[in-house]
Amino acid sequence: MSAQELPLANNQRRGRPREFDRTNALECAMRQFWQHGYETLSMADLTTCLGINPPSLYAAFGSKQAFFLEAIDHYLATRGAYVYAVPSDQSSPRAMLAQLLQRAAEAFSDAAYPAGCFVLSSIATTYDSHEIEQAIVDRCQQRMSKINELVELGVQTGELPATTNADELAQFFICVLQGMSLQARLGASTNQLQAIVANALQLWPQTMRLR
Amino acid sequence: MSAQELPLANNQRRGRPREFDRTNALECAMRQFWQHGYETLSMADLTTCLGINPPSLYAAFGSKQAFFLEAIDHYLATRGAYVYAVPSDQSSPRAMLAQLLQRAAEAFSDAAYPAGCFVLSSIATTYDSHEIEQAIVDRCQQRMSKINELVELGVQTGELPATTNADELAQFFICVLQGMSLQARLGASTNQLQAIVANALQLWPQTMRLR
DNA sequence: ACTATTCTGTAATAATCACTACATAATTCA
DNA sequence: TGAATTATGTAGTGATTATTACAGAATAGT
Repeated sequence: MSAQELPLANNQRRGRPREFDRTNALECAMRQFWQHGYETLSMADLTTCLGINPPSLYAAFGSKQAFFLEAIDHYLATRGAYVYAVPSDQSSPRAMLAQLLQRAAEAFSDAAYPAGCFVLSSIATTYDSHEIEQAIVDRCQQRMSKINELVELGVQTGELPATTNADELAQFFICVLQGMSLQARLGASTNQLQAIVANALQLWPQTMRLR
Repeated sequence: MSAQELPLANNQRRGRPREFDRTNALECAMRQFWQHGYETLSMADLTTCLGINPPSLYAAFGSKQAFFLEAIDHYLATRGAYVYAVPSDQSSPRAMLAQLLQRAAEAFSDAAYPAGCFVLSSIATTYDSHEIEQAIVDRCQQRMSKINELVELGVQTGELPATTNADELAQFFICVLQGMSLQARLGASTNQLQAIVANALQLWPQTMRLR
């Protein structure tokens, strides 16, 4: 879809070769946007941070909007993929949801990265442009639909009673996940986030019967 | 503390009288900041929205930061006071928390105001200035401490078992409340938010015994 | 060597940012 | 009436915003 890069290898392309690593720049920009937010972070901040000049940045990424969205996609493909990865083994739906939430609790408070989830933090902020806001919301909802699938799967397998309102329960877990991301940004520790997860998971009891 | 206004009545003050209503302007600015966020909303937007010129605005409110903080305080004193008001009658701590959350569910999705909670949305965004960020976090934490009090009161009255970790449980409810504010901004209906509240409240069962 | 192509650095673009200098108008107090 | 005080409207301030024009440098293909 978004073919920013030609399919040719770098050493087979004509013209002067790029002097910086594109993926490196994307990783650095991701962290900067993640920490400071879209509106707060300026392109001047980025050029000084990356050590390259504006024309090089614009030639490689197009515009600030496109750069930000590519940084979001880079997050989803790397760090975000780890956070929300669900094992495809024979685990129960509840165990998969539990692992997802616990991974998030660890990742959101990982000092090696900015606190919280990049995508969830991004949808919490406001934007001048409406299209970029919609693009982020779309990516977020697609990502969160994984939780809907897990809850529905729990109902199908009988792990949750047939009377369960799957949409409502899924929305509850998504709500908690969003809150966790913000708690992390406010300084919550891994233990505190795990406690929130443990509390939330009580709404999906390990025993078959509810109430 | 912040004496922006002299204690004199308006018609007893010397000099040319102000031609706009200060409280009206504050109310309008609150809604604008609430909807668009601090960094996204410009002072030029505000002057055109209020129909007054920059010097009048700066003479009345000082700076953008001060204006925003005063808008936050205006929210806390008016709309926010309603949202988080807890009846001081003889209700049980659980009933008071339930009412707080249900009121929030209604208010966050009230079409008469921007969606979500102004303060909670504000702490979710990033700021250029560190001091304004801290000011908002302080106001938010002071506001949220009400939930801590209710949970601790529940433990004291025996409504919750003595083994309850009050801090953890309170942080869980705060997390849910924050998530609700964002869900509202993403378009969640009153019914959907009430369903989240109903789910969250299951962690504080109405019966005496847990589990 | 020559052309085409692509990147890099310098320096600038118009637009917008928060904010204000200044003269004038409208009020209170004497 | 006149002095003091405060608000208003016009028109600007310098700084910062995202973005780019342009000339030169470095590569590939011929």
